[in-house]
Amino acid sequence: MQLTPAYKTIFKSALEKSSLKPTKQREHIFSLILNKKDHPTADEIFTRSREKMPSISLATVYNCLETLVESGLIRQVNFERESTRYCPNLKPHAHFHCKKTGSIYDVDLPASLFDSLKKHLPENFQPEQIDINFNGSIHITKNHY
Amino acid sequence: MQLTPAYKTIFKSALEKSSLKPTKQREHIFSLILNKKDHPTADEIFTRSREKMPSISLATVYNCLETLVESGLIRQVNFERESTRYCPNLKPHAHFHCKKTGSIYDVDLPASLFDSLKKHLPENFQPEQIDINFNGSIHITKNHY
DNA sequence: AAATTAATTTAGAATTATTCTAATTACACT
DNA sequence: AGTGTAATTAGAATAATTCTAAATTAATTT
Repeated sequence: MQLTPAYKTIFKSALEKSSLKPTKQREHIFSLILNKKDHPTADEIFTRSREKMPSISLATVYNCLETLVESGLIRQVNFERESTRYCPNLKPHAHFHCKKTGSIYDVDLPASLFDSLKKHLPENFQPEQIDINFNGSIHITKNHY
Repeated sequence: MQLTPAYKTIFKSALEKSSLKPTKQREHIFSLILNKKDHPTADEIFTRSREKMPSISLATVYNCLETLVESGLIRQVNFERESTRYCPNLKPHAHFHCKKTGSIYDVDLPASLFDSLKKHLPENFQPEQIDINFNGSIHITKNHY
């Protein structure tokens, strides 16, 4: 659970751009999210982070997640009223939420699709973020013998 | 704050399809949402509904909203961690959330756009609902003299 | 029409994710 | 080393929603 040198640089400069400090806790949480790309909740991140950093507090986890989101290193994902989840994938993509299993999948989308979405906004509407969430279920594909 | 006869029919048959009863409370709440298309929260609906129906309880408002959503008469809209909002617009559309004013706007979208979104899903992913949320701000359009 | 049953409403308690508060700690800079 | 600022921490507070159990309403059967 270590950041690669490349990510360490990204991490530091992203935080410093917002004049935030690259602390142990922030780095630890960032590396956890990067290394297990499964959209964890704050509470799951709290549990995982205590394995290597037993003294970390839940408030700190929330604080760190907030700063990581602010500085653009991770994204938030919200489904209905469930706990907020966090995602290190910064490419343009949507999320699919399976209501049977509760799991969340990234769905890559071409940037052009986001562009055509934006074209439907009135001129003076300036979007900063576009969230696209699919809700549904995942079927077993039929086998063809 | 009365349902037109046409809507009354829609209301009744939608509920009966899920074997739910078209009660006074459900009808009252449905008519409130239909008549003021401003994406109110449960609490706002609670306040408004008490004007004409002072004995209604907050739990009932939540219950009614749930049944109305279930039976497809209204839609839920969620923005980040804010209170759930409710929307009577059943046409294909997205939502724009202005982070300055907090207001929410419907953004009509062609059904074809939803279709092309679906094309990016793996075959066995079956979406039941697609939520598209823009977050941003609304600018004053420059005046041209 | 009275009795029975099932669904709905109601008030208030409980839950849960998140935010807030105030005290402590860590770190950069003189 | 001493000062100042930001970050972390534990625990309390908040707020939206859900749950629970009792009361009411409506529908159905006798």
